Parts: sequence; structure tokens; C-alpha cells
Amino acid sequence: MRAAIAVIAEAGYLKASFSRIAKHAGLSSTGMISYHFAGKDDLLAACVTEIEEITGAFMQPRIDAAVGHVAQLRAYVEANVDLVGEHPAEVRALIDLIKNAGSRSDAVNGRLALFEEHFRTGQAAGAFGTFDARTAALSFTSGLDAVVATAAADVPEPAELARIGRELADLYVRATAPESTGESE
Amino acid sequence: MRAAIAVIAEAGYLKASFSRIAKHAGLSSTGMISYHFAGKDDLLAACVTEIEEITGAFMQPRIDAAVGHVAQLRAYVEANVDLVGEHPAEVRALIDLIKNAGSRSDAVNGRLALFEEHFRTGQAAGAFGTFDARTAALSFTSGLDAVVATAAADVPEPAELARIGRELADLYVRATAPESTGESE
Amino acid sequence: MRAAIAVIAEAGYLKASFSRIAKHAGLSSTGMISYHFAGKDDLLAACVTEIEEITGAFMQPRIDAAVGHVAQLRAYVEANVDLVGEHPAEVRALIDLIKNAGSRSDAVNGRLALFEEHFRTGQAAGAFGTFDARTAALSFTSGLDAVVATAAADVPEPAELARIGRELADLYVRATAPESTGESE
Amino acid sequence: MRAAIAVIAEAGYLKASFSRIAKHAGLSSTGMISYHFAGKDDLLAACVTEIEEITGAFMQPRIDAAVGHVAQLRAYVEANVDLVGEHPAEVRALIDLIKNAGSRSDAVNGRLALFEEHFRTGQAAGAFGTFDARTAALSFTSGLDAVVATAAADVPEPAELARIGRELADLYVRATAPESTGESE
DNA sequence: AATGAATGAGACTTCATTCAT
DNA sequence: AATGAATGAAGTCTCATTCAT
Repeated sequence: MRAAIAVIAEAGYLKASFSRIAKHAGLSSTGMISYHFAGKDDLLAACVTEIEEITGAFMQPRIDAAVGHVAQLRAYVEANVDLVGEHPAEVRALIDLIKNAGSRSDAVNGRLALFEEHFRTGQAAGAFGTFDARTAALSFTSGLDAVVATAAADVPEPAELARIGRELADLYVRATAPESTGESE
Repeated sequence: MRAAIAVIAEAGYLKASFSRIAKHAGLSSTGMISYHFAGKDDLLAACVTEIEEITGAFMQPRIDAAVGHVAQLRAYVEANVDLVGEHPAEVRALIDLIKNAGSRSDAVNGRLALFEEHFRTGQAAGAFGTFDARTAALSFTSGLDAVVATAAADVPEPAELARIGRELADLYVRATAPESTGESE
Repeated sequence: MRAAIAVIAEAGYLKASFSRIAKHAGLSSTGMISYHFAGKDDLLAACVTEIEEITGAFMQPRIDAAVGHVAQLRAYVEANVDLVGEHPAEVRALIDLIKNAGSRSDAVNGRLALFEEHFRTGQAAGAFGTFDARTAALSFTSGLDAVVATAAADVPEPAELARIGRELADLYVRATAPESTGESE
Repeated sequence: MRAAIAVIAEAGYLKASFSRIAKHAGLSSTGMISYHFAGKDDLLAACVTEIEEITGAFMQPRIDAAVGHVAQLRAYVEANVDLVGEHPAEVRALIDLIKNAGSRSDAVNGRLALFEEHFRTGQAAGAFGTFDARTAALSFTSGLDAVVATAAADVPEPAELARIGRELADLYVRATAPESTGESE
């Protein structure tokens, strides 16, 4: 079962057949997988849930610790990039799953809606400037995924990860900053 | 043959089997496809090339017409979003191909390198601020793809496309802007 | 165990897998079925026996009450059709079992031999005319099953069942009647 | 393709898997069967059609040659039994297919409707007596199948087949004969 | 250039059965 | 008496590829 995640991380969504997963799990046949899960979708959904629990445990405290919309955006981005150092396989698998589940997945849509809402409330609070919250959410979640996926493909030192996270957060913070006046919140 | 592009656009990379393509092309057998192309990779590579020609014809003039690093970045982004209105099927197909080809594809790497180089030279010229060119290139190309893919899935009015393009370009321009002083170049 | 009969009646012999039966029986595993029965054949044979007891309890008294070969033939046919009104599920299941067990089953061969013997002794007693007892037995038992199966698929009113039974019995009685002379026995 | 019919005849509907058919046809894999037929249902439907052509070629002339409702009924029954001598495998296969297709099949319902209609028009013409046409049709088609199936399981001499056919036809003719008066038509 | 048939591998799923607990 | 996990086989189906015609 963790085998499924491992296989997706190693071989990718496309190659993650029941055979491969069964072999990785030390099972002698694919029958057991069908026995435990209603179908491939069910298995993959279970994997997503499992991974989200793991990643949430790592990221959520750091996000919650941040105060203010801008700081939270930065915390999210940096935590997500740092996550690669802790759970590279899970990250690889999740991003592959997200990529191939497309817009059907709750995982994608949930995060997208979260970002959009965060931008909107932040704009109302004066923490962010004027921009299309939806476009920003779309672009930044996907961009974040790409950076994370690249990092996960060949995991760098923690320091390098931290630097990348900071860089990326800088970009997003700058892109969403209020126009002219000084600080806010 | 254009059929392949159409099928990928409609059914997606995963479902784009030789059978499906042959049927869409009016061929009664998949043999012809294997006859013309060395294999599936070859066919897909040919599709990428074909689509890039089409999209290049639309985008390149607009990019070339822009003067200065910032304007070119904006031109690229806006042209790419507007492209959805002109060639939605090709855009859908190309993005699906890119997504599934991963980092093996020249198309991805080429564009990535192009962006990175553009950022670097722009920084040297003072057009852009200080940031990690590679991280920005990764994040922005993928973010752009996501916005474009979403637009292509349900093509909006040209005016709306233009607005989205402008919004996205604004974000990227702001994220990469020089720190304090006014204009440059 | 009654669950097996119910499942066969509802889903048919083909779909009556251990899983389905276990689920219908409120069992969480198929293991128990294998524990109680030597194999699938054993289970099905047990079902046949069980059903035959139930149907026998309904039919036998009516057959025994009839006097004379002709009356007994009529009683058997009519009782069998009326049985549908009392135990539709059991009837459905039994017929499905008979159909799929083919000529291996004792149930089929027993009834066939019974009919054949009944015709032969009836012919000797002058109750029936001249005809091939075996052919008649074969044709009439199967014909009876077909009528019963059709009735069991969509159970009609008791009155309608009685009518069908009478009609069918009429046909069989007429087909087996002595040539010219009047009554017999 | 004829292989499918042969396998059904030999091993029965239940065991007629693609593997078995492929092996019998000299094919190295089951892929070809799926290539030619949309699915199992499609293949079986094709078999039914094929067999019906063969049997129709044998039976139809003999039925058409008969004059009057009674003679046609007799001709149908006798031709069907004699058919076993000519095409035992096809007969075995068709009956197995009919048995397992149940009431979904056009083959079953078509013949049933044919018999029912024949009885009804014959009754109107005075060729048959008073009885429920539907019940008779159901019983006699199934009874005929049973006799034919038994004969096909262990094909007897042509003379014996002819005798069985005559016996069965006698039964059905007698069962459906007009009440008292002499000949008709 | 095109067809139609064939191949071999692999996909997901279901089944009857076994067994330790 | 019951559970839950495992097995191994078989089932239908799809795929990319090959090849004679």
C-alpha cells in the first residue's frame, strides 16, 4: 500500500500498474489489490489522501505559525519546497497524481480554491495588490508544483532547498504586493 | 496525421492510442501509422514539431515586435494566452504532450532554457531585478501552461483571453521587476 | 445458506459467486463458505436438496392425492405451476441450477426417470396411448420447466397460474391420451 | 470463427472462453478475437446468426414444402430433430447459446413468437383446437430443444432420429388437435 | 499508400480456495 | 464460527508492432 506510493514516485503514474505495485509490495498477484480497493481510481484516491496526511503534518504547523496573508503565502511556498527534503517520494507521487488526475481531483481543486480565497481575502485586507485572484492562484500553484517536482527529481541539500523556497516565495510576494504604499496588516 | 493532434486534444494523451488516431484519420488499420513513424515516440515528437510551427507562426511575430526584455516577456505571455483563441485544439494537445513527456522533451527544456537565458540577460541589462533565473523560469513556464490549459479547456471570449493574458503578464512583470528605481532599458 | 438460494434466484447461476453469496448472507469473507462446503459443487448440491425438500412438501401431497396415471400427471403439472406462487425464488433458483447442472444432476435425471416410468406403467395400464415414453418425458419435463421459469420471472396472480397449469396439463394429457376408446383405469 | 461454434459445442457456453476458442482456432492469443468482435456478446451473437443460417438452409425447405398448419408443425419438429444428424455441433452450440442467452436473445423470442403466431392462426383456421397458444409455444419449443439437445449429445442413427422426430411431432399434433370433428384445412 | 490479420505483452478484474488468527 | 489476507489461475480487453498482400 505504501508500495503504491513508492511505485508512483519511482516509475510514474503511467507505469504504476497493479503488477508493478504488487511486485513492489511483495504480493504474488494483483488480485489482492483489487480485493482491497474497488479499482484503480480508488487506490489512487487512497494514495492521495494518505500523502496529504503526511504532507499536511509537515506543512500545516509552519503555515499556521505565520501571521498575515503575505507571511502565510511565503510560509506555504517555503514549507512546500522544504517538504521535498523530508518526503521526496511522497512529493513526487503526489505531484504525478495531481498532474494526471487533472481537474477531476479534489486535491487540485481544493488547493486552487484555497489559494484563490487567500488572495481575495488578502486583497480585501490590503495585504495584496490588485490582480486577478484566480489567474494568480492557477499560475502559482502550478508553478510551485513544477519547482517542487524538479527539486524532488534530484533532491538538493536542505540549504539549497531553503534558498529555492525563499526565491520562489520572493517572486510570488513581489508579484502580489500592494502597489505603492508601505506595509500593511 | 493532423488526426493525432486532434485526438490528443479531444481524448488526451493517455487515450491517444493508434487505434483511436487511425479511426479519426479515416484509416482502417493502425498499420499505416507504424509504417510512417518509427514508433509512438516518433509520432508524438512529430506532433510537437508540427504544433510548434503553428504556434510559432502566431506568437513569434508578436514577441519579435516587442522591444526590451520586459516587453518581450509580456508579449510572450500575452501571445501564448491569446493563442488559445486561435488554435485551442493544438494548444490542448501540446500542453498534454508536454505534461506527459516530462523533462525528456526538447520542447520543455528548450522553452525553459529560453526563459532562463532571457531572465539572465535581462538582469544583466538591468531590466529585471535580482532573483533566481532558473526558479523563475520553471515556475513561470509551468504557471503559464496551467493558465493556458485552463483557458483551452473552455475557451472564453477573445476579450477575456486578452484580460487573462494581461493579468498574468502583470504578475510576472511585477515579480521580476528591478528593486527600487524607475524604468530601465 | 438460504442466501445462496436467494442469490441464485436473483442474480442467476452464473453470477452466484462466493463473494456475492457471502455478502448476501452477511458474511464478511468467503472463507466460511469454503469451510462449510467442500466446494462449489457441494454447495450447489446442498441447495438443490434444500429446495427439493421445500418444493416436495408442497407438491407431493397434491400428487399423492390424485388417483390414476392421468390425474397424477395433471396433478404434477398443476402443482408445479402453482408452486411458483408459493416459492418463486426457490423455483427460479432450482430451474437455474437444473439448467446449468445439465445431465450430471441427479435432480434432472431423477425426474426424467420418474416421468418415463410413469408413462410406461400408465401405458401398460391403458391410461396412456402409444408413444415413446422417453421422448415424452424429456419434452414434457423441459417444457414444464420453461413454462414455470417464465411464470417465475414475473409471477402472475394465483388464478392466472392455475389457468396456465390447467392449460399445460390439458396439452400433456391430450398428447398422451389413448387413441380412440373412452375412459380407462 | 467456426472455432467458436466448435468450442461451444464441445465445452459448453460456460467454458467457451476466448482462450479456448483462440487455441481451437490456432490463434496464439485472445487479442485477435477482441479485434474481430466488439466483445463476447458480439461474438456469440455472430455465432447465433451463423448457425441460424446453416440450420435454416436445412429446415426451411422442408417446412415450406409442408401444406397446412398441422403439417408445418410436424415438418418443423421433424426437420429440427433430423438436423441433429446433419449438424450436431451446430445444434449443440445453438441450444447452449439459447439456454444461456435466456430471454434476451432474439433467437429465442423470435421462435417463440413464431410458434405462438402459428398456433393462433391455425386455431382461427380450425386446424388446431382450443388451448393457450402462448403456453403451448413455450412448452413445445423448450421441449423440442431438450429432445434435440439429448439427441445431439450422443447422435443416433438417422433412422432413430427420424423415429424420435415422428414421435415428438405426434405428441405435439395430438396435443393441439381440434376437439372432436374430423380433418380440417 | 493502404489493408487486414496476427502477435505478444500487459492491463484490470473476478473467482474459488486456503490459512493463520 | 468467523475474519481478513493471500494465492494462483483465468477471464475480457487494449495496445504497439509486424507483415503479407
